Amino acid sequence: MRATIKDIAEQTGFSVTTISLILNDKGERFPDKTKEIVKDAVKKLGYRPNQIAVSLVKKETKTIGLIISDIRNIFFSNLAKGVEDECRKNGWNLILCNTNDHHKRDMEYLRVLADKGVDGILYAMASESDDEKANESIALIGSLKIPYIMIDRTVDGYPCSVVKTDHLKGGYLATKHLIDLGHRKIACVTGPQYLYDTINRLKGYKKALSEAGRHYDAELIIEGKYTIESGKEAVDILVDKDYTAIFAFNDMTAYGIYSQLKKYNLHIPEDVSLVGYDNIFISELLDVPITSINQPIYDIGIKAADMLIDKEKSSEVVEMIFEPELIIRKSTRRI
Amino acid sequence: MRATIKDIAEQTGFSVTTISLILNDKGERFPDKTKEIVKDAVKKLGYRPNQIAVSLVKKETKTIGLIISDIRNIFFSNLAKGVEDECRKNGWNLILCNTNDHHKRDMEYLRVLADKGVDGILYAMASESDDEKANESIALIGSLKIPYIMIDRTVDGYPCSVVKTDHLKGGYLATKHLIDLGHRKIACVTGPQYLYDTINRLKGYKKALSEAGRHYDAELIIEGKYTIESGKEAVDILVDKDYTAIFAFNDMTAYGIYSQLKKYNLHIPEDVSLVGYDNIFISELLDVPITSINQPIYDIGIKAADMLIDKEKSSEVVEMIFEPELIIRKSTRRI
DNA sequence: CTGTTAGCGCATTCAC
DNA sequence: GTGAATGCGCTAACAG
Repeated sequence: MRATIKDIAEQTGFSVTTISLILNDKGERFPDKTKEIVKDAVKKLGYRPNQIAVSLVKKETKTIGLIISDIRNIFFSNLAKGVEDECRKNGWNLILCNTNDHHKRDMEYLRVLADKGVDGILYAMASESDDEKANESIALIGSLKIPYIMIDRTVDGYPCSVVKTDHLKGGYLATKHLIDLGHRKIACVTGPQYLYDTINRLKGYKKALSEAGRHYDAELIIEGKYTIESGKEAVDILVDKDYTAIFAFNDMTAYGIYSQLKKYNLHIPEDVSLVGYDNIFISELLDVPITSINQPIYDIGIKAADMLIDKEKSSEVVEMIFEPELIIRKSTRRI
Repeated sequence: MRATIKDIAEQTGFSVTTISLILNDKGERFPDKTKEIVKDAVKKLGYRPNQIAVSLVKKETKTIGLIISDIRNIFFSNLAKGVEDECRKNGWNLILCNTNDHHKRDMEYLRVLADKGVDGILYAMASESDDEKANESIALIGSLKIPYIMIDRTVDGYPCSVVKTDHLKGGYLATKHLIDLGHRKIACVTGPQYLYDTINRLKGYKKALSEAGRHYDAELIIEGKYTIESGKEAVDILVDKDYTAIFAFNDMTAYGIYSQLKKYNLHIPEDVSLVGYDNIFISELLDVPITSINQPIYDIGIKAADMLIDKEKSSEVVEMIFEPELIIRKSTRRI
């Protein structure tokens, strides 16, 4: 059996209180001799405090819960790595929760994390959540009285901390890049149109166009699903349309486009320029490396965890915005 | 504040025991009326048991700790997803620990997980661990008295449960495939040669060659690092060697090879056939989709978690071997 | 049928 | 300087 503080007390002849005080660095008053005896016994028995008992009395677990849709998504695994690295640095731990984008699981995990007494929650809301569901989630997480930070998406009217990348700017940068290269007929393949990030990237897209004195062409805006498959389908839809460039709202979609264009014998960038979003490392590997918008996800994870761990910070409501960055590769060219 | 069982007791006028019994389905003896009153109060106050307190008395947390090197590695994120899915199915949770392959962090996380009272540990040992360090890790995890399962790598002389893929067979399948296509001069780019999986894939490589009546050529065995960069370097080393095919011991290495061969104006599969390992989804996306060895990682995660969660199973020492599978694509051809 | 008692392992207040 | 007493929130013998 694992040694308890009681074992140390018996072993040394001191009381449990003495042991506890000394081990928690509140034992200035004890003579060095006593401390030494206690510490020797601790080492000898390999004693380590039972953190469950500590948590029960201190009401803190030094644990963060991370709610995301799917850790296999490269965006989230980068985020999780950042969060976990920062946790480890501070002696905290991370509980990982995958919801597969189901609102019901969001709700369940929020409750479970509260039951487990986590000290902070990092919450990337399920993308299936419409306004009503989003409100329900936010109401629940707010009622938990646990510091939390939203990832990327929030709900109007609920002041809460959030870390996000500036999707509008990202959409703008991508589109502006194409415009600067002389493109005028720029198609885009979005994610699900109810998604916060899609909505804002689309705004950025339109803003860049209007700055260039052009109106967007609804025919060239294809709603995708952030999947390879939906990228392929978009190319099929665009086949008889007039365009010279495509802005894919994420890299997976771009890969689908990339692959399907080949089927139509269209070359990148000679026939079509292509910009992706997320800057997944694969984009660099393809035969025609894809220009993409980079989001500093790992850093976001670090920052978010830091805010949750630092008590001062986690009490204030802040909005952290990370700047997206255009990474130019070979898939875009001047026309 | 969160409602406690005491609040329910006061609210209903019953004792804490009664509430506890009823909520834990040990209250057959109570009249329906009592149960109803209790359950109504529970609902009204939104009471949920504090799992920290429950854990303290029951000595179980329904939590699994997963120790891996880096969640950004696709192999591990797939594994983690499997583990977490199975956890959720059973009302368990997952604590994620990234060690960046540092033995010291292995040791620290093992202790921390024990402090947190996890009921099971899934342990993919740091690859930097030499025999001595591996022994140290195993000795520690064994002393914890917590059910655990090793991922892929174990230590001779310590009987413990392990889930692994048959790396020897994987190496064999890849090499045999190339031999069957008529290749005779088959280079391979391994991972670090002290790694368990590299050692066994190499055995498989040699076995296939010897079955074909050929001896391996030491000049064609390049030690890589399982990275894109080391794949590129391998091509540089191989440039003046005589070979018609390359077996890369993982897909990342294969991507490096893929990219670097282009620099030498060598075409896949016309000039060089290429086989990878891991079957990362990217392999399917490249202009020449890469033939690769698939490992059912997600399923391994499911199975491992299942064994840990099921008390019966976690007491016995078993070795679960998952079969690798050759996925033939366009990067290999008959000569 | 229901309540009392004890205890899980630890931190903390207050006496001595 | 040190220890006894109390309690965190809950479960589980044991009484009655």
